[in-house]
Amino acid sequence: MHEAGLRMTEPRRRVLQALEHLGHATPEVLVGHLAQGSAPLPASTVYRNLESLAGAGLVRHSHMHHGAPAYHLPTHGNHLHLVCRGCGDVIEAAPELARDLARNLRSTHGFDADVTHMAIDGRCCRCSGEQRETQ
Amino acid sequence: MHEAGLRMTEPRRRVLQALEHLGHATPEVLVGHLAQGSAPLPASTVYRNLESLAGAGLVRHSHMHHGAPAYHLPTHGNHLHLVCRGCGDVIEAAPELARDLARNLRSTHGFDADVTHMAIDGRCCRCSGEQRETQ
DNA sequence: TTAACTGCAAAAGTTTTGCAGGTCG
DNA sequence: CGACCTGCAAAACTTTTGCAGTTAA
Repeated sequence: MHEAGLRMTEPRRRVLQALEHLGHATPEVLVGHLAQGSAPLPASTVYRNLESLAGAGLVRHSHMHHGAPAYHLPTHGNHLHLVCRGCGDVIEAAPELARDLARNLRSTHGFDADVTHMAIDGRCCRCSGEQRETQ
Repeated sequence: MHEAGLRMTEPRRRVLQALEHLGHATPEVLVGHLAQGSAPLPASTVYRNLESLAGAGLVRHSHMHHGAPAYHLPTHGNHLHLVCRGCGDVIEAAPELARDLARNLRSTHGFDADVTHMAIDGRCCRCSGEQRETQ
């Protein structure tokens, strides 16, 4: 931890704890989560800690929904995120399913893709049979 | 156009025109773009038009960068967006490169993916040789 | 001891909403 | 004429920044 020049403080611990508990969460969700309890954290502390922890590689983020990125612990495991635009559910899928895509992108564009960083939009099995909406 | 119960108005025309000209743009960019000129559009009008036009299927959006979605015309053509986190460049790639991914997701999760809706994060050929940053 | 960190408050930026008036069809 | 739209202003949010005081190492 302090190999990166970071101190272990109580607010920091609580941010990491919240991420461990939630799996992944947007800054907004974390702020809401940590504003409660006997020692509420101000939003600025949450944002600053996400930034410093991300800089040290102690948290990562991926883009799951429309707005802000979702943060998670590195231990949370790599997977693809499938976001259903019918029900909003997030399904976690094995990254191997995107192996061909990554290989294609590398060979055709020389692009080194991080496929676990983004969410794949679509319709889950429960919603794909239903009516068609414009997201 | 008015099959969807929409009227053709001057602000609406200018939003579509701007999208045609820009290819794809975030609301923020559009607001900035349309706030200029002899008949500046207020932000609220731009946002409301993006919403109504998207509802009618006359504009679409995809998630290219961290924040807001990028809007574009349906005629703008389907492609994958490769976003380099080194230089920020957006590369357009053929959607067929993701065919295997889509098939995998359907067979393993019953998930009907829209692979042109999201951006694929990674490093372009020019940046992948260089130093490693935390995005 | 001191550089890093926190809490608070204020600022900045984006998106939404209310409302009175204008206009397309 | 009537429903849809617009412009303006204000509100609601999310995120950033400044600063003085606190604390981990």
